Parts: sequence; C-alpha cells; structure tokens
Amino acid sequence: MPSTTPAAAQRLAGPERRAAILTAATELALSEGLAALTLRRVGERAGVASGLVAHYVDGMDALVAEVFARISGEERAEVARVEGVAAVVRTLTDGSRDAVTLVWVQAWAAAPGNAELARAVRAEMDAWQGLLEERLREAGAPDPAPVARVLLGMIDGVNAHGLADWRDRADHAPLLMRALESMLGLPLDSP
Amino acid sequence: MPSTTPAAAQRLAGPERRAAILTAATELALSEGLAALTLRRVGERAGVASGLVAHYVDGMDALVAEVFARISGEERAEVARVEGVAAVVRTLTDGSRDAVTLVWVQAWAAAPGNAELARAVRAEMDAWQGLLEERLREAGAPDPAPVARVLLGMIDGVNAHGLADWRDRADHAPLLMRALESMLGLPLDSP
DNA sequence: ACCGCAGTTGATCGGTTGATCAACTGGGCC
DNA sequence: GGCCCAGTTGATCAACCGATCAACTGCGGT
Repeated sequence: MPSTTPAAAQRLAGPERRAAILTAATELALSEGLAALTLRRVGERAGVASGLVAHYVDGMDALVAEVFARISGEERAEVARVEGVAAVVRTLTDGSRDAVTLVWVQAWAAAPGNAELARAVRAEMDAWQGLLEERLREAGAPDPAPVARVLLGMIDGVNAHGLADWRDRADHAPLLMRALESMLGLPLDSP
Repeated sequence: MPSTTPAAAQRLAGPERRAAILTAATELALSEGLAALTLRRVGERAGVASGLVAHYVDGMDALVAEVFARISGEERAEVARVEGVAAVVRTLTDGSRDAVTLVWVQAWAAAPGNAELARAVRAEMDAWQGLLEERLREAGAPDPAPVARVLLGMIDGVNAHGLADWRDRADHAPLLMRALESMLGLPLDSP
C-alpha cells in the first residue's frame, strides 16, 4: 500500500496539456505511422498516463483525424513557401517525405472506416488542390484546375509506389515534370 | 461432456482445403479489406475452425501477401483482355473497382511492416508496368516505359483519392486520357 | 475388421487495444 | 487555514488478436 501516488507529470492547465498530448501524438505518427497511435503509446510519449490521453480526446478516431490534419497542414505550410510549380513538384517527390506519405496512404486506407478522418482527408485534398492550382496559374496555365487534379494524383501515386521501394524514386521528378509540360503545352523552369 | 465433437466440415484433402481457405480469405478481403483478415474471420467464412486456417498458412503476414497477390493477379488477368490503352484506362478508373483499390492502398500502407507483402506488391507493380507498356507500344508510343510509369502513378493516385470520396470520380478517365495524349503527343481512340 | 494417419476442432495462452472510473493530489480561492 | 475542484493516475474490463496443441474423427490400406 503505497502512501503516495507517484510521479504525476507536472500539472498543466487543461488546454495546454491537450496541446502537449497532440504534439506527442503527431511526433509519434510521423516516426511510426498513424497505426502507432494508441492511448498507451501516446501517453508514454507525452509522459502521461493513458487515461489522461483518453480524457483529452474524443475517441481514437478523432485523435487520428486531428493528427492527420495537423501533419498534412504543417507540410502544406512548408510547401506553400516554395515558389514555382517545378520546385514544388520536386520538393514533393524527392523521397525526403516518406514519413508524410505513409501517413497519407494510411489515411486513405482508414478513411472508409473513420468518417471524421475521411472528412479531414477531403479538406486537406481541397487545400492541396488549391495550392497547386495557384502555382500552375502563376506558371501561365490557362485552365489549371484539371491539370492540378491530375498532378496531385500523379504525385500521390508515385509516392505511394515508393513505400514498397518500387524501382528508383530518383527519376520521379523528371518524369512528372515531363508529363506536366506535356499537359500544359509549355516549358517550365528547370533549375 | 459431449460424446461427439460436432459438425466437422466435410473432410477435404490438404491442398484442396488450403485452396478453399485462400478463396474464402480472398472474398473476405474484397468485401472488407485486407485488415479484416484474421484467423477467426477467415475460418468463419470458410466454415472451418480458426486453428485450421493457422494450420494451412505460414503466419498472417504470408496470408495477407498471398491474398493480395491473388486479388491483384485476378484483376490484371481481367484487364489484360481489354484492348486499347484508352479502354484500359477507362476500365481502371470508372470507380467500379473500389474494393480492389482499397486492397492496394492497404497493401502500400502495410508494406513497410510486412516484407513478404512488400515483395508481392513490387512483383505486381512490375507486372502492371509491363501490361501498360505493351498497350502503349501498341498505341504507337515510341518510348512507353516512362509514360507507363507516370500513367500507373496517375491511376493509383486518383483511385486512392476516391477512397475518401473526394469530388466526382466520373471525370477521372477524361482527365487522365487528356494527360496521356499530351504526354504521347498523339490522339487516342475515344469511343 | 481394424488400425494408422491426415484432417480437424476448439479451448487455451499471453498479449494488446479502447474505454471507464474510483481514488488521489495540489494550487488557488475564500 | 481549510477546502474544493481541476488535473492526473493506474487498475480494470471486455473484446479481440495470433499462435499452439491435445484430443477427436473418419477414410484408405491391409
């Protein structure tokens, strides 16, 4: 019969603790995928009991959806600072973002069974579509919407392929750029 | 103390039982995804005890890999009978194959943690690449390999997007055909 | 007629999961 | 100075997982 309950983590105000938990969950998902999000593992990473994670979250489905939105949103904010559609495509396909790709693929796979996640996925795809349209318009594309849509499909497709280590991913970017130039009918900056 | 162990399924020879179990597993994966493959659920579907499934299978990872290969192989055999690259693209993007798409996306997502599955995925992608190259060559493409690669990416990408019900999938095929014609620099049959 | 073995069962084990909740704690307000 | 409530713990529950294995069954060969 222990006289004291040991080692409660430093007390935080509700919203701050919730933010800390979400940050821990995001880091965990980035290093091991959305499937690693369990109450216990998130709690461990946040230095907190599993029950506390459950207390600040409205079920695992909601946690997963929120973490996905956070990861995709952060990535999008980074890429939004890149200028030129060619540089954007190169950034998105250079293989340095495998962790994010895994999260996306897991999100599509889980979407049919998690309505909240599906909603978040659609919202993020809308945002990405908008970002690509903007870059294409800047590059002189007269009708960027359909091109952006196909481009987004190409990027996500070849990145997903990379998860199984299929062939060289080094030549993804040149391949996509060539396809994109064909669709637009105009040359793009090739730095 | 029951005097008899009830209702053993009709006795089958080893290889036949194994085939029946694999068929049941394939049906289950097609209707509920690879994630639904558990010893108990496969056994239930096959009308057989869970232990028997385990007896005929070398671990769940192997089962999943085998079922994936079977599903993709069957689909490929069907599509191989379609003539003309335009018809192939239309067949692969008309939204009637969502079940197979879910299996593919789940396979990519699970590949990093299942070496046997990853191997099967790579083998199937090689086969699909070959099929598309052949159709492109028939259509008059002088250098079909890179085009096939991008095309496969586009198809898988837009299909994955469809899993989250993103926008109309009705316009996928025309979009892809337009992109493909741009890449090839030649018009394709539009029935 | 019987016997051996291949086919089959289902209970069982150790493990993990999401969720719940009584109990404990500590800081700030009265 | 005492109390109260927000924050926190960790045990606990039911459900499910893969894997294992002793026990049972029935067909084919002798």
